Amino acid sequence: MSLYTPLLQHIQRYVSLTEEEITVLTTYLTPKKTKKKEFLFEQGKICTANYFVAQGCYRLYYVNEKGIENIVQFAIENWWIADYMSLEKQMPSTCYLQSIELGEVIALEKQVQEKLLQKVPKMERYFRILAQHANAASQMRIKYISELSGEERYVQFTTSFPDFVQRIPQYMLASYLGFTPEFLSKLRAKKR
Amino acid sequence: MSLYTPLLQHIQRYVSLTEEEITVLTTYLTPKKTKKKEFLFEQGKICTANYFVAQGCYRLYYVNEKGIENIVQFAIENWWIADYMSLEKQMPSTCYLQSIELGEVIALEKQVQEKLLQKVPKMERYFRILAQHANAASQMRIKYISELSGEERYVQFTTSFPDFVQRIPQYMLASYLGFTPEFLSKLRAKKR
DNA sequence: GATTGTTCTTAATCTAGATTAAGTTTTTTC
DNA sequence: GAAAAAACTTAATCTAGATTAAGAACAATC
Repeated sequence: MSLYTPLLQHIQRYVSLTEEEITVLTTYLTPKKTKKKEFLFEQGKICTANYFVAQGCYRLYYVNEKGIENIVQFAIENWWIADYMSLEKQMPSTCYLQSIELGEVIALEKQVQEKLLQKVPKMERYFRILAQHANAASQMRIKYISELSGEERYVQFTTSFPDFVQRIPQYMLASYLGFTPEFLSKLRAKKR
Repeated sequence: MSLYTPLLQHIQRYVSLTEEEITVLTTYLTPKKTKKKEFLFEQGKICTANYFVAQGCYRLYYVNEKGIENIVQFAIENWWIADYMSLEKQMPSTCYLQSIELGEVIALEKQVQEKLLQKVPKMERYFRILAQHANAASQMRIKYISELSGEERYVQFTTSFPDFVQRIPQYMLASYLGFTPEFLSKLRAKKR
C-alpha cells in the first residue's frame, strides 16, 4: 500500500480516475511528515496549500489579543484542512496549522492545483463535492453554536465523536467547543 | 436585459461559456417570484434546489424549542442560498427559507444540476469556486463568532455592510449576530 | 383615519459561563 | 528517576448578555 492509497481511495469515492490520471495526480502532490507540535504554517504567513491528512491529527487555531488560543477546525485521517480564506485570496493567515501528534500530510500547493485541474479536469468535480460537504458542515456548526448551550455542545460532540475525544487534550476540546477548560472540567465533574 | 443576465454575468466571472452552453444552461433553470414573507421551503421539507437571488433579500432561519427564530444566513442579489445539509443529503431541513421583501430567485433543482453538469462540465468549475468561497466565508464567520463580543460583531457588520443593514429589520440583524433584539437596542442607544 | 399587528425601546432582574488564583496530577525531558 | 513543563481541577467572584415585562413608535389593512 502506497502513501497515496488513502487519498486515492477518497478521491475514487466521488470520481473514477484512469491509471494515467492517477500517475499525473501523484506527481503534483508533496507529502510531508510532521512531529508533534510542528507547524504547517504560522500566523502572518500565507497558507499556500490544502493539506490531506494521511496520518495523525491536526488543528487550525488563532491566538486572540489576550493570548488565548481558539481552535477553528480539527482534522484527522482522510480530512482536508487549510485556512481557506488565506488560501483563496493568498493573503496572510491569522491562524496556525499545527500537528497535534506525530503525523503525515499530503500537500496540494495552490499554484499546482490550478495545473492539476487543467491536466485532470475530473478533479474539478472532486474538489466541488469536497467544498460543498465542508460548507454544509460549516453551516451546521454555525447553527449548533447558536442553538445549543455549552453543555449540550459537549454532550453532542462526545457522543458523536467518542474516539476523537480520546486523541486530543481536554483544553483543545474546550477551545473547539467555544468555552474555557475550567468550564469543561466543571461539566466533566458533574457527569461523574 | 434578460432575467438571467445577472446570473450569467456572475458565472462568466469564473468560466466562459459558449452561446450554446448558455442556451442549455437556461433551459435547466426555473425562475420564481416571491412576495414578502413567502417561503421557498419550510422546516421538515427537503430543500430541493439551490437558489440564486436575482432580486430581493432572503433569510435562512430555524425556530428553536423556545419558539425563537435564529437566522443562519442572509442572501441578497447575486448570492446563492440553500440549506446545504438538506440539499446534499436530501434529508428534511430544520430551516425555513423566506423572502424578506418582494423578490425573485432562479432555482437550480438538485436532480437538474446533475444533468447540467453532465451536459456542461465547465459548470463543475463554477460550482467548485462558489462552494470554496462560501466555505472560506463560513470558516471566517465561525472565527468571528468566538473572537468578537456582541458589540464588536455589531460594529464590524454595520461598517462592512451598511446598505444591507438598511434593508432588514433590526430584530433580524440581532438574530444573525447571535444576540437578542433588546441587547441590540441597548447597543444602539449607547452609540447615539 | 381608526384599528390591528409589527417592530423597537427601556429597565429590572437573572444566569451561563468567564476570570482569577491556587493546587494537583500527568507527561516530557535530561 | 528527578526536575520541569504541560494538563487538569476546584472554588470564589464577576460580567456580558438573556429574560421578563411593559410601553412607544411605526406600518399595514380595512
